[in-house]
Amino acid sequence: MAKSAGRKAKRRVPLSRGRVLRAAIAIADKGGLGALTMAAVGTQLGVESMSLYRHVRNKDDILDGIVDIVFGEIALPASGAEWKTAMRRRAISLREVLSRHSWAIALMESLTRPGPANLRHHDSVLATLRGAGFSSLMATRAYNLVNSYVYGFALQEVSLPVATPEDLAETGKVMLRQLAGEYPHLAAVGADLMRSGFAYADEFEVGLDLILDGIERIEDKSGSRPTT
Amino acid sequence: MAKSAGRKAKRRVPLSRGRVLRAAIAIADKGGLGALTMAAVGTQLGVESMSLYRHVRNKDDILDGIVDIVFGEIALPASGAEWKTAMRRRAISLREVLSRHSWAIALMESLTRPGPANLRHHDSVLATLRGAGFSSLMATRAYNLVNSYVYGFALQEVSLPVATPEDLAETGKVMLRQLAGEYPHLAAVGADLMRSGFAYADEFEVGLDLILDGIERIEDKSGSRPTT
DNA sequence: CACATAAGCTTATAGCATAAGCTTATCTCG
DNA sequence: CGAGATAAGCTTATGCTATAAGCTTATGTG
Repeated sequence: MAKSAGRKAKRRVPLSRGRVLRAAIAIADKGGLGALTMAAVGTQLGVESMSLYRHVRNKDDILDGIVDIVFGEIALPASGAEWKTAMRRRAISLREVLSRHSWAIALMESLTRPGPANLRHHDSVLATLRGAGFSSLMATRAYNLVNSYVYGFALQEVSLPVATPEDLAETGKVMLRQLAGEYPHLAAVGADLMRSGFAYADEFEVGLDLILDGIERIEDKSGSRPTT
Repeated sequence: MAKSAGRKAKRRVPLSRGRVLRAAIAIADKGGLGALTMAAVGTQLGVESMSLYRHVRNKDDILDGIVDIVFGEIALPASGAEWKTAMRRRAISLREVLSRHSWAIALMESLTRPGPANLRHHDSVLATLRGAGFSSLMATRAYNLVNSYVYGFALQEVSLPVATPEDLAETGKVMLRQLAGEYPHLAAVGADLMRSGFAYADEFEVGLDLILDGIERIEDKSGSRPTT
């Protein structure tokens, strides 16, 4: 009965920072940030909460870590592509990622120290824009404008209970009767939207294209090259 | 020594929901959401934390309450004004309010049940847009687009440590040396921005006007009336 | 001035992050 | 093979957090 390698079931897979972070993401995806406790992460990994501290500094370290993993999931703009297409794809990917991990939006706020995936992402986007002839100022503007829109859209999407027509119908029916008196315009618009099967989620690309067109217009005017 | 009215100092001002909420806002403004505990609110009011429960249901009730107060601080669009001016002013006001109470951004997310100030605000904005000839769909799009931008901008503003040129300079100097190797485009853009005294905060209106112009263009094309 | 009731307080509990120190598993070298 | 070293995980304890339950004090009214 040697204590060597062949002991099967007893052999436990060691923890690691990566395993801890992945478990944390799974928990947050399922139950939101509120469910993300050290104890829960421990349980998920079959381990006591205190054991986690061998692999992460503290809970903030976990939060920083999972935000950076989320950043890593955002598709980087393909290096050869035309800027507008590239930015469009990236924005759509960012939005998908944020809706897959909706807790991440709340964490952005506290993200004063960007992680490596975040920095790499910035670098790649700025490279695309500069490569397309944007000045540093214009590239920054374009990047920030699109980001603001995507973050804000995602933020509203999780907070509104009206993302899909079904939600809207559900919420609406109950509310509209009560609201019609005090908030007539809100009630009227709500009723119109319900009638036409409005889907909040589908509006994302409408706004995105409006913004991208606006950027294009300014960029053309400021002229990377005179005429042609 | 009657116990009637004239006793001065001993006479304590009774608590109230309003006093509790105002104290909570003061605490959050000063120390962020993390500082907002029942004990802290109690201390602020010279009272034990448990006494607060006579006036608010629980902490969530406080959070809902302070978010709605914040909504109440946003300037409603003036009823007579042209839609673009009105929306512009409202967006600027919203942004001011969010930067005054930056903790509110994080609370939006959980705001499934809008309070009265929130609803009144929606109603007023939609009234302005419908009054300007926007369809329900277009009004909703315009409103959401602007809101997404403002929320997203505010979210980034609190998270970035580079709101003012001074911040940028401070953060930048330390970072750029380290970053230049791994993230050359980011470093280069950062350096350019520093040189030109870039102020993130000043970019808000640039993006806002781009969005408002875009909305105007779509609205003109879809045509509230044929020619003229 | 006695009682009703509103306002605030005390005590107790359960969940949270985490410091300090202990135990057990695993590896390395003789 | 086996003893010491080290990595990995566990136990215990502390000080916050929200909040339930019940008690005490202040205020006002007949």
